[in-house]
Amino acid sequence: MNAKLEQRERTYAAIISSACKLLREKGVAGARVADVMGGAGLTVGGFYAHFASKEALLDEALRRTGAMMRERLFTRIEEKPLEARGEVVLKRYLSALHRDEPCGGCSFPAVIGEVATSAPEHREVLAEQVTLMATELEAHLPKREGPLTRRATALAMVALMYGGISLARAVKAKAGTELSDEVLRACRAFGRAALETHAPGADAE
Amino acid sequence: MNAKLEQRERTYAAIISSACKLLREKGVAGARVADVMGGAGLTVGGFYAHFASKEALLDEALRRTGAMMRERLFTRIEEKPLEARGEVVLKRYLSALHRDEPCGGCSFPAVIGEVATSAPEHREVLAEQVTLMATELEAHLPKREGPLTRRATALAMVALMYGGISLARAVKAKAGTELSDEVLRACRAFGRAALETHAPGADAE
DNA sequence: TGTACATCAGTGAACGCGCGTTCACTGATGTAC
DNA sequence: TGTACATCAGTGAACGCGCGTTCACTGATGTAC
Repeated sequence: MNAKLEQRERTYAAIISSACKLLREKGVAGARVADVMGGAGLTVGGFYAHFASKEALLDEALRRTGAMMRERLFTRIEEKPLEARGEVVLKRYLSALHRDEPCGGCSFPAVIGEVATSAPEHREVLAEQVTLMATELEAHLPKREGPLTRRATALAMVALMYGGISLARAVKAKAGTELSDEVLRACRAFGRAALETHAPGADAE
Repeated sequence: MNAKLEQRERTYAAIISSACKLLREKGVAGARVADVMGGAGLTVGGFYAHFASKEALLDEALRRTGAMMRERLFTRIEEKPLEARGEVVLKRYLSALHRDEPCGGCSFPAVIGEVATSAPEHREVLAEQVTLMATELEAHLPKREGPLTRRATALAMVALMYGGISLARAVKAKAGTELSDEVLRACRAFGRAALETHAPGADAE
């Protein structure tokens, strides 16, 4: 049974890999089962020998892409001084490269909106991945006074990063990327500014 | 022809209004033509007497909801001192109320992800609405030194606000809203912190 | 004013297409003896 | 080692359902004379 089992594992890996790509590029609805299988060099029918449903596949893809993104964001970050790490993460995430190549990047931009509006079945896994990213990020931020704790900073950075990339992608026209580039630059500068303050004041209004 | 024309206008308004609600609650794919018509007390067939296509309807809905949101964010904002207005906008947008009642709020959270992944046909209108919001917000921010211009601040705030609300909605579980509340608080504090800095330094990495 | 006809907003059924899922089948790999 | 049978990953067609769009029809409103 060895060759057969190995083949099965290779096929499973190919399906997941194709799903990760498509999920990040086209979102939950856009990652069609037939296309996923096509991307793995297979036909639709075989899918259900590997996964119980599209939902199960995409949950797994969310976990994998989450782990890959953490890897990408935090690789060798210990080499930077603690105070600089937040900025480094911002720059790694809010890059033109990441904007232009969604299929190798973060799945949040493609997925969060759908989970909030039309794909609540992925809510738990998504919340788990968001928490994992925030928790790892938190460990790379210096301690601070005031309402902006390390945890709060990490959560807000996730919101800003994913929001910035989605926005940059959504407004990127065929005509040019001016507005889109501006959004990326603005989010990096804004995030950096927040990271550099100390003990902000109380709420207004 | 008067009564007939008036009726027609009332119906048109009802369809648009229903579409605005559904678009913000369920996104582009989730705002189904039959549901929109149902929400207006009508049946599907009549739709095409008022709009050329679903796409045309949603473009119009994007414009209307954009205008409504600007109204909501900037109403009576001149009464606040210029330095406080950014914070006021953050608080108005990043509220639990706004999170919990999407149908009366901003359409960006429901739409931006889809436009980036699977509904590029709404890209122009969305970019236009984002620009309108950023431009109006810009006028309510104090001038600053460094890379964080008023324009940049406004664009990043849009990203943070829409990102924060989507994230808060996506992670809001039936079990409880702790994580979701935390996200909202974090984004407000983070935004406030950025608004309070002056002349941030240069890029890292 | 009244009557016959025209207009057209809205109805509800049907069409066409896409997509998730199922299923009978195939053929290569593995097992029993 | 060879032969007959079992397993099961993958195929490709079909099913069922949802959704955007079309269309023949209805009935209320408006116009002509």
